[in-house]
Amino acid sequence: MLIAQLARGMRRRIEQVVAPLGLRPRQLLALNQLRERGPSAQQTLVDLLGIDASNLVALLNELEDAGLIVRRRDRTDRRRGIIELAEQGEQLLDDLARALERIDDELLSTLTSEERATLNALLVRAAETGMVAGCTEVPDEGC
Amino acid sequence: MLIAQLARGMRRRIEQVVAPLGLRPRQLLALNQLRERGPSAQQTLVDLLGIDASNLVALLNELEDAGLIVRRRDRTDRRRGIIELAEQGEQLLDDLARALERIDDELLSTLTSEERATLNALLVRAAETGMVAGCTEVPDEGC
DNA sequence: CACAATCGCTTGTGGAGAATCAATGAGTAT
DNA sequence: ATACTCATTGATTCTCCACAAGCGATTGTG
Repeated sequence: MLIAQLARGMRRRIEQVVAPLGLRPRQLLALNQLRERGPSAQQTLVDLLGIDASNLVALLNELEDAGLIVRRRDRTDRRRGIIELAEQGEQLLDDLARALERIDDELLSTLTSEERATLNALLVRAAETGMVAGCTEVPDEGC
Repeated sequence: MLIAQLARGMRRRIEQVVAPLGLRPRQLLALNQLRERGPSAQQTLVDLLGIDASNLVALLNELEDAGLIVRRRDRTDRRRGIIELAEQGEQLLDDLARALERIDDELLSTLTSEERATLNALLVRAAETGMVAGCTEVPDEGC
């Protein structure tokens, strides 16, 4: 409940930073996943982001047009699309990281650095269990 | 950044619980604000929720039809609408609190009760500063 | 090898929710 | 009397999401 409200404020702030780049938060999330997990199959991203496959296509199209990602094809199974972070994409993420850090500084200014660290750690664990719990509606997936 | 992702999962879960009641998350947020701040002017809610006035009208219409709020008129300035939580609304919030608690239990199952307490405290403080920081774009408001 | 079934991506479509904007009516302030 | 505020309506637009149908590539079976 609290998180919902906090998230709303967060979204607004993030959009302010991301919008000038012509990116939507969604796409930023995708790029982030790519950096963390390396080149990934397209369907992996579908599961990861929890969006429809058809929707992901449009999303990737824009990222590709912007030169932030590269679409490849799996040599061993050419049905599969492999999405890779382009150099330009990595650089953009680095730049963005700094901007987002400033937002964090602003929002969490009343917290000590120690408090911030524990907050972050707790959120990580909550997010992990949250991802798993969110899959109860689709029991056929591995999750 | 993390919060954005976590929030996404949260929204999905919350909607699952709230939807059966015919309520959208937005409206729940409005009811919550009403409980915390007592009867409020309609424009106050506009600022608080950060949505357009015209949108708020439709939102309140549904809440009023459902008997969850009561629309009054400020005696000293009859342009102003005063929104009040109806008894039925309070009861619904109580019921909902229990349901949301179950979600929290699920999502935060890997956290000890102590960790949960600190997490909550930290989020409260972050949300407070976040609300203030979110108003930089509208400097004319009191905030 | 040939055929059918399947998989992964793509395209197109339609609907729900929400944001934005202009205009109106009632009320207040100067 | 005029200008301004608040709530409301209406129209328009946009994003997001889910479903159906398609095409190419791959796998399994006879």
